[in-house]
Amino acid sequence: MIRISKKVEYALMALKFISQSDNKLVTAREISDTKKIPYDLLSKILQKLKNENILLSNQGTNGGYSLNKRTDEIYLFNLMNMLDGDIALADCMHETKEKECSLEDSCSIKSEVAKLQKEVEDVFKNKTISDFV
Amino acid sequence: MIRISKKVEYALMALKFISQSDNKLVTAREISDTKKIPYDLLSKILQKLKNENILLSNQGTNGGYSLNKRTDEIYLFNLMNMLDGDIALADCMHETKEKECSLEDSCSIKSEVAKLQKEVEDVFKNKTISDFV
DNA sequence: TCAAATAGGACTATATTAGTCCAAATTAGA
DNA sequence: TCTAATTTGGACTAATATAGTCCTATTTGA
Repeated sequence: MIRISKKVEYALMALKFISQSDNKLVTAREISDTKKIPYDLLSKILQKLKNENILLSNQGTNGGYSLNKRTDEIYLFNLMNMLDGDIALADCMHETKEKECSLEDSCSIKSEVAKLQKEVEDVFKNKTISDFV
Repeated sequence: MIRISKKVEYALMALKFISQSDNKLVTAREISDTKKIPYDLLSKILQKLKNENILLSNQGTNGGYSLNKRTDEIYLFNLMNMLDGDIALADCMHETKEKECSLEDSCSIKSEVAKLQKEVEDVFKNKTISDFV
């Protein structure tokens, strides 16, 4: 199916929320409560975004998260790759071909699927968080 | 994740195969053998395509399938809808909103996701089987 | 030293996708 | 008219991916 995962959905909501909390640190709990996002799942997502340098974090009392990039520097395409792994319309389209396609020899549609993949990627490469704010 | 299902993948291969077998009826077994596609699954797909008037079928000995439309009249977008159900980047994007979104009230990204969905749909609406042949 | 917060591993549950099995109906041809 | 080739289609199982939970450790400000 063609869909955006919950992880990415939640990340978009969280990033938008943080971007609108001018410079104040925002806690996972705040976002979870306001946006009705499962706390533990959201925590994981925020941690990931921190590790990917999208967010800055402060531990401990009064801690929280803040943006480490401008909203127009955060591409949806990259978020999707970070959170869901690389986008591959078919198994043979993974960047690192960890999954060999058993149809390889008989497959007759690969090159066109590759084009398609590029076009879909372009849609996501042309969206940043600023489009959602 | 953003991916094309096996069903659609197999449908593309099968339709391409049939379109290249000039007018001769093609059996599910032939396609399955040549393209290494699980027979039962392929059968289901061909049946579906027949019910959707993409294919014509003849039962019995010497039976098989043939195209009921020109390749440039068969849109990838429609294939995907037939085989996988309607494309919805997020739950709230289903045409028939059978799945209510529990975040509805707190959701702040819906309108932008809708735009995104339209752009992705357009990619698939602009591809037909003739692009794969 | 306590409470608020992030960090992160391990696990479970749910949903989706892929694939299999079986029996029925149809039909051409021997 | 019998048989084999074929489509038809329901019911089921298996595999995989996604979503969500639980628990404990670490950091830090007051």
